[in-house]
Amino acid sequence: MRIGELASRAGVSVRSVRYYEEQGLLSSTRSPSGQRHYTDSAVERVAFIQRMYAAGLSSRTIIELLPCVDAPSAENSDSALERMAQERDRLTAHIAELVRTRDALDGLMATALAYREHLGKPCPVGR
Amino acid sequence: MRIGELASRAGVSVRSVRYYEEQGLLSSTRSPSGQRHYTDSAVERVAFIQRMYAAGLSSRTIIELLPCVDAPSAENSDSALERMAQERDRLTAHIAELVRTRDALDGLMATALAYREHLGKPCPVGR
DNA sequence: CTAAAACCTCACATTGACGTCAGAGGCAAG
DNA sequence: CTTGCCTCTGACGTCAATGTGAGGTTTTAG
Repeated sequence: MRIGELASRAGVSVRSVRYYEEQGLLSSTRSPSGQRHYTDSAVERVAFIQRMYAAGLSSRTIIELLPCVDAPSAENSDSALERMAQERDRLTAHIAELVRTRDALDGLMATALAYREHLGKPCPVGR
Repeated sequence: MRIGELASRAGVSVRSVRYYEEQGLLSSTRSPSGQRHYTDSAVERVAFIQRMYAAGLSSRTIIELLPCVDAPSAENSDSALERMAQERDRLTAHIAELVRTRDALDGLMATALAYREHLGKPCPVGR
């Protein structure tokens, strides 16, 4: 398929697909006239990239993981595994922080609600 | 206290503190010569701002919450409550997504580990 | 064959939360 | 008084992912 179809299937912009290639996250074959062509697996690949972006990984970091995704071998899985473990830990910490923040937000909401009900004390800064 | 002390106590840069003021997130009294002075509560305030930033809220959004944090009243808590509920939901969704991504990362790691152990099949793109 | 739609490269613009630098003034200690 | 650190304003730089537009080629549909 060509770039437009890939983009719409994966739900991203054409610009993004070109950017991923520019960053070395995605490869394509070129027609004689220079147009990019992709196989179906590229859709999954783009989805994977999106997921990693959503997790807060940068292009740089995703690149480090790709050798293992593409062609796992004893050599590349060593460093990639380390990297993945590292990112996994970061994610876990991040998730915990977000949960704490959500709790803080809940606390603020509770205070505001209480205030609305019986015009109580000032709402302390969230903790 | 002056800006440098606030910044180091709150663990942010001086630049950030000025930026928060510029965005209307933080206020200061000024000495005759124009230097900013803060009370101890500013430290908590900065911590709160940081927490909200970490939760992915923008300055714009944090501003909408502040009236309720500063001086809760029936009028402002209405809109702020709505906003908080909205952000709370967004946070919940985001957390769920991150958990799914972490699971995907775990899957990749398991595959890579299995590969290392008995040189198995190719590692499929993460799902 | 022709017009529309999709594609190409190149390159500048955008957004947000800052970093950083310049040039000037403020303030406590020796 | 002066040395040195802190602060001020203002403005430009950064980074990452993507938007956007120019100017030109290719593919597709009628």
